Amino acid sequence: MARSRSSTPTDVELQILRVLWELGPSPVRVIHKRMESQKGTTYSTTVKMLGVMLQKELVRRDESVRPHVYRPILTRARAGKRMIGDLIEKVYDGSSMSLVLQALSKSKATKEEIDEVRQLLDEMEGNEQ
Amino acid sequence: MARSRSSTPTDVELQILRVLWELGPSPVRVIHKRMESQKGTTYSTTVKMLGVMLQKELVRRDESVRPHVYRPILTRARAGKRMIGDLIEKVYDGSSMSLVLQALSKSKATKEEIDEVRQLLDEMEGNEQ
DNA sequence: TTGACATAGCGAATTCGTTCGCTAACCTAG
DNA sequence: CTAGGTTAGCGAACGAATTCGCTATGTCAA
Repeated sequence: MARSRSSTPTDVELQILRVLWELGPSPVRVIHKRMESQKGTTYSTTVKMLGVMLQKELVRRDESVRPHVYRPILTRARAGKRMIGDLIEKVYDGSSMSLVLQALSKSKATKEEIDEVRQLLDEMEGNEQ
Repeated sequence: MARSRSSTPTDVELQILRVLWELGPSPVRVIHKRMESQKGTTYSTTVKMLGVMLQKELVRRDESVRPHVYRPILTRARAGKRMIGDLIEKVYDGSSMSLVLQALSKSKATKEEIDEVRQLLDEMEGNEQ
């Protein structure tokens, strides 16, 4: 048990995690409602996937209550970081700035967001040697 | 034939594309050398993958010369864009700036690169309503 | 208590990506 | 021309992710 500490979540796993990130701890029934409307899969499938994710320690579950309640262990930020890292490695050969530029160029940002990025850049420059 | 115009390249496909992006048009033998040192797979596997990628129109090949020469159809920029879009969709629910901030925070950038980003931000602001 | 419905779990089937062995086609030095 | 090495391709096998049917288990209203 407890597989794949390092590898990134699969598609369906991510889809379920997204539900959990948005709704917080939830019982299968609720998670399933989303999955059903998004992909038309059965309740059975959702239960199974949650079981798999439990194995992989992507989620935890509270069995003390009766419809068991699942909560994400992997946070959105952590998942994002890992996947971005992967992407940078796999297509930009390690250059994270290439990815940033690419992502920015396809982004529709508000003034506030742009300023936020500027601020981050200033901080980075400060810590530069 | 000609599958998956929209879906993103698989891992091995990406690995091969990276070789092609770096070396430019190459014969199997050369591509294979890289694959072999990176993952120890056989020549046969490389040929097969290239065949698959030909089918999917990820690469084109020149059969007029004898060791056939493969060249990428999908560019690095295009692949990156597609995969970033996917990632933004799958983990950030569509918010590209979340990804930019995340990527920046894990990035070690030079002053030049930071300035480049600043410049892009200025342009974006210009086109803003 | 028990019948009826909700919840959980198992094992098999399917699909997709990846791998390779083996054969076929090709090329070139002698 | 032909043997020996190189290059191309096919089909089978394998593993991982996803799906579901069916069974088992739990809950609760009557």
